[in-house]
Amino acid sequence: MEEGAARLRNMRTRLLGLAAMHSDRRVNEELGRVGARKWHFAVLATLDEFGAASQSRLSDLTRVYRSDLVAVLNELTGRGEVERAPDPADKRRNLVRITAAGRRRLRALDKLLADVEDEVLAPLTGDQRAQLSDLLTILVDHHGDREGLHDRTARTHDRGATGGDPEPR
Amino acid sequence: MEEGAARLRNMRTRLLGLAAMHSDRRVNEELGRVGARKWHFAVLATLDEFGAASQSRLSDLTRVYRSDLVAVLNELTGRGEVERAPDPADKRRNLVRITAAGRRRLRALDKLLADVEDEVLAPLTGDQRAQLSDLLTILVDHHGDREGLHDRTARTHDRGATGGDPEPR
DNA sequence: CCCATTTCAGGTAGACTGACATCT
DNA sequence: CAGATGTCAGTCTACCTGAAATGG
Repeated sequence: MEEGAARLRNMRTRLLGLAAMHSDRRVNEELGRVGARKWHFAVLATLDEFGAASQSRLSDLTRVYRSDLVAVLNELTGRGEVERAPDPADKRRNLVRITAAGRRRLRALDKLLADVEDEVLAPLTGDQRAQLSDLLTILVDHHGDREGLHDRTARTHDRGATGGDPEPR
Repeated sequence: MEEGAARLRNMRTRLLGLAAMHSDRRVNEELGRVGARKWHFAVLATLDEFGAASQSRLSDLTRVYRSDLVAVLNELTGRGEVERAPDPADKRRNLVRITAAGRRRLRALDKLLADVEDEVLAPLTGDQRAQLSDLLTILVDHHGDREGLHDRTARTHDRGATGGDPEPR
């Protein structure tokens, strides 16, 4: 397939989009093969690191919309990979925590995603991968938080959650 | 908004996705402000550089699906920015060409997109922008063509188009 | 009363598939 | 006949908005 106009080829916003599309496609393909999706991994990884969290905080940490998170949690609880229970300290909230099965699942997905990443970055040397990480990190840190996600103007969280918090790190 | 788990932050496939999402959002916002979308620009830029082309070839060059291209061309012809006429040499084809109004439009979008790109890449130095371009170009060239886009296995085009082809480059 | 939280009901755009009629 | 081309009709997913119900 012929490659397009120079004006298009050199647009960095387009390059970004094309590279991300390919990367995303591969990630989704491989996750789909084992019946998972990106958000499943994001939620499990976040709960594993942060301990129990309310859905609102999970939404912030994973960048999944609160409304969409509901369905993701339904699926994960259906498989017994997370538990969702009302927070006794604040009855508006649910406390979500990862289960043992969830941790096993997480390790499997972790491996799988490392492989995909390796395949996607195959044409880059180790140094180049580090460069790419640095550059992308600068970009996402810059526009950073307070991006789309709800309207919330400079939120502060009160670190809720009575239960969890293993390794406060 | 708190930033998430280390496992997530350091996933390069996720960094790519987040950076691209922000870039795309800004591009679409600004294009939307003047009633355009990404594909409009892609089509106009391609026609400007390559001269008249069939829809099938346009699809290859812009990576817009043949089926979706139909609607884009309907909009552009509605505005008089491109013309679509049957190819006398091959009656299956339409020959699409850019009009004077289309070129004016293209120049305006060009300027607008350069500004957006500049804003998106603001936190990077000139050297870093060049690095990023290089790295991303390696990535998209590698998985490169023959990506999703239809099923076509290794197509070859017969450079159709009786009319156009200014500056054969 | 105002605000936070979970949930549901939607809306849009883009990637993608399949089928069909027409023509080579 | 196989294959290319333009078109239409859909699916599916991610992103995003709004509002209702409950509780602080």
